[in-house]
Amino acid sequence: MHSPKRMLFLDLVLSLFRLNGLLIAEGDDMTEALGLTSARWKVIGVIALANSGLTVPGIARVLGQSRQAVQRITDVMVTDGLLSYQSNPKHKRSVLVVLTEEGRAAYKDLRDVQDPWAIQNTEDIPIEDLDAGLRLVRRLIQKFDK
Amino acid sequence: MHSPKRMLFLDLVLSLFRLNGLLIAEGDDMTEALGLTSARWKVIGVIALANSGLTVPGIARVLGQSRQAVQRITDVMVTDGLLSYQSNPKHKRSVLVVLTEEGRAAYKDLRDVQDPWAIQNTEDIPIEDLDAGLRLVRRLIQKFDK
DNA sequence: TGTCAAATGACAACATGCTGACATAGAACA
DNA sequence: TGTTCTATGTCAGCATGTTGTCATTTGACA
Repeated sequence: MHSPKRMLFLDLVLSLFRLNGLLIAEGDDMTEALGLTSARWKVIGVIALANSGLTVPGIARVLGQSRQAVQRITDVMVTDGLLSYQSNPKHKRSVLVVLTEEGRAAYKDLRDVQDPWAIQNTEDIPIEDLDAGLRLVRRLIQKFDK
Repeated sequence: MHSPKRMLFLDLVLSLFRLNGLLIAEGDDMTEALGLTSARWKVIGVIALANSGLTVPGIARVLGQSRQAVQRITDVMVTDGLLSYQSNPKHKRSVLVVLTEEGRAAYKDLRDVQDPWAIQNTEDIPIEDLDAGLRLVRRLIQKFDK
């Protein structure tokens, strides 16, 4: 029973794996000169977009990763001066992660390379296609994120 | 300049990272009972779908990964009896990777859990949406795969 | 044919992710 | 209040991926 829908879906999944790898490589290349890596700009991006303070497990929940993985990255970024830990009035142990001055500068640099990259790579793609793709991806995320 | 297209694209990229993680987790859960992992069924799938023999760097090219990463996986899978190396008439050093009887059985088991999974998770998604999504993903892959 | 660039195997170092386990802080509730 | 479940920090082990390096084999080409 080679349902075309099933084949299509499996093909989509394999292609998503491939695209994921390519996007990470793109991101790493793009931010290499900034001293960032994909793992780091993911964290910087989440913090920069959050108005209020975020804890390490909070960042992990946004990214859909384990808190331990995020903790390791943030520890190194604090050592490197991009982030700092701020005492959390709501929790004695779980501190808030905030951008330092250097971290905010890194986010600005990130935007400066990321925005042209995004614009350039969507030049020939209709916005409706992007929108439909995002909706499909979100639908699948919701299906698997339990 | 907050071009909506740019925001849409960056949102799509972050969502793809998230979906990628969820799909790998799904795959690992699904194949846990079979003694497989995501890295392994990717390799098995590529070999099973290739009619002719594939070398390690050949598998890596299909998956878009480094040959070293694939080599490590295949070495372990040979030890575990899922794969075997076969002398390559076209190359003195670069052997062909083939499925053993056990490997073919694993592929069958894989299909037995993967197919219902694929069918179930696309029940409520129109085939046109899947097709459009796959075309978008392929378009992006082509853009970044240089 | 001879030479040289590309492909491959092998090994090492490292980054990034996961899970498990354990102790402690916070939150919910009888 | 006291108890119990959940969330969090921390440490450890492991899987999977990357890049770099070096020697060897292929293959292209002057």
